Amino acid sequence: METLTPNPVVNEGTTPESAQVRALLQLRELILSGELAGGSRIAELAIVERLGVSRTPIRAALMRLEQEGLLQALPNGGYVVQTFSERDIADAIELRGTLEGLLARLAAERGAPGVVLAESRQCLDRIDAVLATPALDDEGFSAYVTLNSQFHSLIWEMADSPTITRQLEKVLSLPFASPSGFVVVQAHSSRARDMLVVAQDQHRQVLEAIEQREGARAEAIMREHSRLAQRNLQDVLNGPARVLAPGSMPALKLIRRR
Amino acid sequence: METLTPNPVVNEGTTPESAQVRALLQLRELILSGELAGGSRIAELAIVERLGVSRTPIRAALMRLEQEGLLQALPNGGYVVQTFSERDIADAIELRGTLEGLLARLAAERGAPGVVLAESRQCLDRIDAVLATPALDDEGFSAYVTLNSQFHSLIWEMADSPTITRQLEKVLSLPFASPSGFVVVQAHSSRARDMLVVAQDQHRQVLEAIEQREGARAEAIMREHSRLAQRNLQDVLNGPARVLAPGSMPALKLIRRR
DNA sequence: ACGCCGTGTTCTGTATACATTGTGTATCCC
DNA sequence: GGGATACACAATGTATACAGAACACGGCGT
Repeated sequence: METLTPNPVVNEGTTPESAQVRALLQLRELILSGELAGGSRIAELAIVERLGVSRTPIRAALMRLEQEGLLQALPNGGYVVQTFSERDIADAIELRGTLEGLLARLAAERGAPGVVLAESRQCLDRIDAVLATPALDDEGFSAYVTLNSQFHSLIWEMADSPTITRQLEKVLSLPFASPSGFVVVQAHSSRARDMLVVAQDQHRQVLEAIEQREGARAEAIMREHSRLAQRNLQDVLNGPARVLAPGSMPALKLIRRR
Repeated sequence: METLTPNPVVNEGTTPESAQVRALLQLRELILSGELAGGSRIAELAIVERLGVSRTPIRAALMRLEQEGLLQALPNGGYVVQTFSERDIADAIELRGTLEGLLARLAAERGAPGVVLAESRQCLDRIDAVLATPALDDEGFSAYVTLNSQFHSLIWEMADSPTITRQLEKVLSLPFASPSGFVVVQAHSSRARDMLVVAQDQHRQVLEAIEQREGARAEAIMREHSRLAQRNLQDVLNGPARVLAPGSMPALKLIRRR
């Protein structure tokens, strides 16, 4: 509006990203940060003004966010920011556990390639190393989260089922369902490290089950593993309004309290 | 191009649909019918010429088809028509069974409202009525497919979990995974009716399990129920090139044989 | 003859103008 | 005074023009 010239696009700011990815990332950030409140209606033009890109990439970003489940499409055009009940989140975690359980079972039944098994053991060894310290600092927790994600990805890889992995990734686009979603929130809780120790034991057991080709066991452990996230969720929601690191659990604002 | 006038849009042909829906439907039909061969690259302009609508709705349709899994996005723009291995389809069915099992378990654990239970029983009674005939005609099979879909939807409703149902619907967008996907193919097989009888028995059992609040049983039955589809798939693929009704199993052409 | 570089074409990404539809409000009639 | 209708505005759906990038083809050089 202020420029009729074809918009130089001098790599605005620090984002080298090539366009509609920017819109997607910024929009998601806007929603997760609560700046676009849950339940509020989203108009394309408003976002155009806000992000400074034209409607086309924004339409694409909105479509993707609807697919991710953060937005809900209105029947006659437009979107509203989705809100989530406590049960919705519990279901999302249950769903994640079920799918990962399925993948673990398939990995066990089909047999995982030795290379990936070795890599998984190595990954678990690294987690052990991180947990060796009696008191974990932020850096330790951060390292755990990274390695945890790695291990889960390795499980998916072992099942060798692109179809199911794809669906799982769609589930994980919901900000709550992630394998280490609520870990960071609990970082400064006294029981935090112990919970990670329990999780790591389940990691060991599920890997052993897969190696032993015990499909049912692998599935059961993986499901139970997801219940740790459920417990963390409960702690976060039922506990007193605790001090949260500013960006640690952003989507918390999308939870609609009864 | 041939018209500089604003395109009269005199309700072209017999499609009252309001636009990009047309593009989506036609494109999906083009892919499923094999007219756009699996593995071939899709260019927007080609589709523009073919469907006679502009690039904007076509881009939207392509995005949706990619989300559905029928198309795969190329790194530098463009799409290719996805092809599916026999294992991909088996995984999709397994995934469907797992998710429906999860929903059945949740329905049992949480308790389904009496109204829906009654409606489900009524639905099963109707299926019984359809199966009462010793020899089923096409109309009978068609009625079964409809009622079968209804019953499955009722199970989903009982679980009362929008999050999980939503994901399941995404899985079902793959043409193979549908609850009665391969039923019609087997319509003229001699064992066809018997298989429906078995399926119907599983319907009864899963409903009973839900009513009795037996979550694990409901889940197990629903999973096993999905294996009927697996068997039908095997029959279709391994059997001799059998006579298929022209439009019965269109997506068969997307299966890549080894 | 083979490889590399330059140019041309064709694609996607982006912006924007136009059409259409739905909604909200104001006015008029009952 | 209340309700219904009509008009106006705004937002989405659609079409298209423009720019940038990637790929392919051909020519030139080694």
